[in-house]
Amino acid sequence: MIESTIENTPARTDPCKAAPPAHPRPEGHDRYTISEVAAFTGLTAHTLRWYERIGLMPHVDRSHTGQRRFTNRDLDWLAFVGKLRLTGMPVADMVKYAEMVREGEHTFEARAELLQRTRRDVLERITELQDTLAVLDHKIKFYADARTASERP
Amino acid sequence: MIESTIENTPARTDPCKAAPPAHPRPEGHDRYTISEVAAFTGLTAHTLRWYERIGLMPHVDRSHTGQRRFTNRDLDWLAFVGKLRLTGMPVADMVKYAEMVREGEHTFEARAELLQRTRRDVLERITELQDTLAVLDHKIKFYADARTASERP
DNA sequence: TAAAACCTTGGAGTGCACTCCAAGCAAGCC
DNA sequence: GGCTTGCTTGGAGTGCACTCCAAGGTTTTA
Repeated sequence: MIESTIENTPARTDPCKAAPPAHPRPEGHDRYTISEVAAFTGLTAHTLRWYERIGLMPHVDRSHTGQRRFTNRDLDWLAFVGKLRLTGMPVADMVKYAEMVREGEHTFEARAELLQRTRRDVLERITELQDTLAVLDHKIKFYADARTASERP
Repeated sequence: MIESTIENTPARTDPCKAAPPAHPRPEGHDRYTISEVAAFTGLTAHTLRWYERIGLMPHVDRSHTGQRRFTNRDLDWLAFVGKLRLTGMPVADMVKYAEMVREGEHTFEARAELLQRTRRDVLERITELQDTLAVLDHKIKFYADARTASERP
């Protein structure tokens, strides 16, 4: 087990899919201000502070005057949280996951279960969306046909 | 154009995907009470009244004493609204669509545009979810590997 | 016919996920 | 040094999509 308490995130070796709005992480020296992180993640500074307040962040480092200094590890975590957010997972569940991460390796099984449940939800949602796509296509075709009919009466 | 102001909905010829929790529409004589509709659609009676108040329903019929009597056409419309809801479309946009439907055929083009925009959103969301699925699978595999390693030290 | 279950309304309340505010320090620039 | 911009906090406010309430009329069941 080479992993620390905070998990490794895939090291982002697969950027083949279009990058989200604002994620060009600079090769900075690992201490980002809150507004930099806001720019990288697309979240607002407000939301980042709120995430920390509710326990969704793993203890963010501070400068000697008390300002937040986020690390690349924090950005990885936020990227993962962003993925979970896309699944529609409630924030409360993400907090539960974050707590389990803080608690250490004995929560591996529970974490895996949570992710497997989430995985099922995602598959279900994809199916629903594909169904919806079929309905939309049907309706769109109806409107297209209506237009053709009125053009060539 | 054989369509009335309210569009036809596909007649549901493709129930191959698992039916949602409670949609077994009975061969009733086309006048359902609000609680029957609630049972068929999975929405609450509260929500159905609210939908009507905000203009998301095409004028629901009433009994001689003023109680709502929904038709099969209403159920079709609600099924379509349910699909739109799955896409994450805001209720305000659905109301806009409903208004266009009420306004008649001259809104065909605008309706088609709205649906095409929605279609693009759905495709995008499906892609996002598939991305997310990859991340989840990676994490789940990590936990599975961790378990195997501890079983066979 | 009487009780139980269901329906009506406008308006108020809920839960979620942010989003903003005020007052006061902190940091970068001329 | 002084100015502007940025960061800090707890707590209050916002927007969305419902969700519920009270008081009363209606329909069904026994």
